[in-house]
Amino acid sequence: MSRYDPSVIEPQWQDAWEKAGAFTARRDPAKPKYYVLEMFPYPSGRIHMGHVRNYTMGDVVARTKLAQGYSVLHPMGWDAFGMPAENAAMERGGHPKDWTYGNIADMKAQMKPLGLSIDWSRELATCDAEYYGQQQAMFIDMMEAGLVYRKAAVVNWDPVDMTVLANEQVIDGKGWRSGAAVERRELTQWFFKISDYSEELLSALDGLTNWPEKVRLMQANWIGKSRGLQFGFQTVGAPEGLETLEVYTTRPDTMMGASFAAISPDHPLAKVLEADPKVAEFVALCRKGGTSAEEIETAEKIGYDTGIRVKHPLDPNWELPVWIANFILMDYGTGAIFGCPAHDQRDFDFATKYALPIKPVFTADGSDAALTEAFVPMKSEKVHYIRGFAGDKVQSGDEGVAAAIAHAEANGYGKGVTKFRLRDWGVSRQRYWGCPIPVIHCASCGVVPEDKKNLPIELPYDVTFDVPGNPLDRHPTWRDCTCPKCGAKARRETDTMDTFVDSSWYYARFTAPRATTPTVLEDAEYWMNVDQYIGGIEHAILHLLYSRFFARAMQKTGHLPAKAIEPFNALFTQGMVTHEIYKTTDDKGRPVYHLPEDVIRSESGATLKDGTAVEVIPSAKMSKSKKNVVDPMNIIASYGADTARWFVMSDSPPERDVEWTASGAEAAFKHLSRVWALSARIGEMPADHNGEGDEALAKATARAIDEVTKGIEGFAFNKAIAGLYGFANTISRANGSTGAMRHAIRTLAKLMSPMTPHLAEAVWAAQGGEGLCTTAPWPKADPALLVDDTVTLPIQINGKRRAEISVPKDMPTAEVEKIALADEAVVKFLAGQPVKKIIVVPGRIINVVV
RNA sequence: GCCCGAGUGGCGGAAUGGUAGACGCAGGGGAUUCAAAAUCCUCCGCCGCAAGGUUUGCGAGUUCGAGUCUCGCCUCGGGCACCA
Repeated sequence: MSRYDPSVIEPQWQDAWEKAGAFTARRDPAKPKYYVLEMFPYPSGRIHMGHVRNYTMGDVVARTKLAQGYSVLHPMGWDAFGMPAENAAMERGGHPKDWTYGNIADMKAQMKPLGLSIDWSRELATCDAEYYGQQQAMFIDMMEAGLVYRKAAVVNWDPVDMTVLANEQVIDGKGWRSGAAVERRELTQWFFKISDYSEELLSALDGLTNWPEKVRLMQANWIGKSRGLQFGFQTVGAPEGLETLEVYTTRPDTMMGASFAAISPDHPLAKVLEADPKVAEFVALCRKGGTSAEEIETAEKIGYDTGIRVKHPLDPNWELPVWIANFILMDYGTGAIFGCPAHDQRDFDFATKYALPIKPVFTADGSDAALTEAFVPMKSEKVHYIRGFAGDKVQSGDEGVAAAIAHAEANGYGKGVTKFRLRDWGVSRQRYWGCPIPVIHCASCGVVPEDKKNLPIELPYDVTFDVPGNPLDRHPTWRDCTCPKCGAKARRETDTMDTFVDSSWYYARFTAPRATTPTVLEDAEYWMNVDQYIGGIEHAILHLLYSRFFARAMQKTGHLPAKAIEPFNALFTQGMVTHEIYKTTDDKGRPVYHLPEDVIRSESGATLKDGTAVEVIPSAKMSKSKKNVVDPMNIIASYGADTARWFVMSDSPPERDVEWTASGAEAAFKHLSRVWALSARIGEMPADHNGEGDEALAKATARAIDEVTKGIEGFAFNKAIAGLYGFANTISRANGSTGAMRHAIRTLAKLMSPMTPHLAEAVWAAQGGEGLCTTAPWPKADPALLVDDTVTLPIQINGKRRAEISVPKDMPTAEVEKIALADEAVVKFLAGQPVKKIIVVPGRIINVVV
């Protein structure tokens, strides 16, 4: 054996795996199956450290399961539709399709050298017509199943470019290219009825015991089930047909603190009132800015008094003014509220601004003093009601709400209802590079699904991006078609689907990626569910919730078996890899981002290579749009894939964010070189060498097997690696017989193989291991070797560590106490004080209380 | 604004409510070398010569015992439905 040279061994072992077909997934009824999946990448063109971290984690799991005797499915694909391809076409010319497939080829070429145990025969890209054609078929099935509909919804509208903008393209309320003030505009759009499953998606979260608690909580809050009161205000002075104003409130117990009613600018009443130019002007003002929740909720609260009044349901002589307010969302509840400034901070701010009354309904102590801010205690907390009308004087908010609902139902002015915050999923995108919605608009038949035999509806290639807007809209012939129902001339839908649709079912497609139906039930039956799904925490809500919905929709339409209703048995959310962001501004004041490799960083700041000063924004999630990505190819070129893999797994716990730094790669390489040298040294030992260390080596081996196996299975890769460092050091210092040393280093190789598979193969082969290390069975620790005969017990006096004793592991408690109290140091510290209590935690600690 | 996390040496981090700082990096000292790199040995939270004291963002609390549990703050990060 010579020097450790990964550039020689890595390609060599990758070839060996390929020849052996080691990673081809096969349906084998004799074996248990294991499906491990990492969230597939967007083909930006370069892999970054986040990818390396993500795919190495999945690979460690996949390789361990393979060794443990499972039939493993570990596929890879490309989430290939989306805006960056169109942006590239606009910025640099070229075609989104060429750009995307070029990027896929580049990224695959960068991933291959990592030595991942991927079954590449199952590769797919969502922009393959083979894939999105099946998605169109499912869209049609979902239409027939009543899971798809059209309605008006607001979008960001750029009035200069005359185009719809994504939230990301709205910066400080302005269009990113035109710089024009963005408006909210209504458009008829396609929706999936995810709200049909609100209750089901919420209650099924309880069964996802192998998901992080955090993700389940985030999803539960997102779905947002609430119990409240819906009732109608009688209006005074409202236009005809609007005699009642329906409102929903989760705090009906605060009804006596009402000081106004407020409606959304998009509320039907507001629309009627828009006939008045002053109202129209105000509503137009409300529509300024983008559609994101952040923008709407942080915008200055503005209101307009309509002059209309409503009668308070508990007192017909009490009238409240009706305002139009920009912070009321039409999407939630009924789009109308009653404002109770005393117990809602937004209402408080609004009432303060417009001099509306602020009357507390309850207080902490029963006093009735003026408030300087809204009093919003936990609903579970007991408070004193001073303007209550139902239930007890002193009760919790929850009790107050329940009593108020009961009161309303008994007196017939309202009823308790359950509402969800979850809105239906708008999937229409007015863009080219996405899956065409397979629907036809016919003058006589209306909206008609395309005939399945015409699928896939492929994107036309001959499009241009020289003007803003959707190229499909202005394509001369693509839109023209015949109605599948009546045969008349008709027009194709030009909206494409949200890319979240593409990623909501790819896990199922991987079980039969070449099928001419979306899935094949026998394959789905065998491979589903995904046993371990791994991806970024940034997908905790949308992608994972949409996927859970899609699995249900696919089951309803016959594309998945019942067992796959929750598609991901276990979820691991890895932390993000973060990096600084480098920004400059172009001549129109718009931000331009720069790759770290194009920036020269110094203590004082940063510049481009031509000397232009660059603004440094603190470390944040690596993202293509911010260009704060790092190229791992440099590390692979210098140190090899095993070093890169070892390094990304070793330092940070996998669920935590890691800030990318260059230090550590060198150290990882040094350690792998040490293992290589150790193997060479053992290889040169004479066959008949005898040492005294065999028993200690056997114990260390058992402990390493135990520690590494537990580390990998518990997703604590950093701890598994700490154990491997320790084991390598132990072997290096051990004086065992040649046979024992060889056995130990073969075990080390096997235990390292999920992280550093190439080095492991080389060591395995050199030490006489049978066959490929990759397919050799995972070692088992002999339990008898894992227990020590004596234990060291620390002795605390009043909780402070003062001494320690060594005793046989199964010594009775009474005897341990006796030895502890007789200990010299303990006697000294006690100084004759009487012992009040002595606590012995067997095998752990002794605490003496005086 | 709303929802969710995280905070432990110079750094990355370890610790079923039971010896805080495993393992690694950086650093100090030494061996080897003509010299250096590499390698090996050794020390390494802070204060202190030592004995000892002190230490897990800040402040309270529960407990024989709290990094871990509870409450209140501070700081940083993620998500907010058209970024993927």
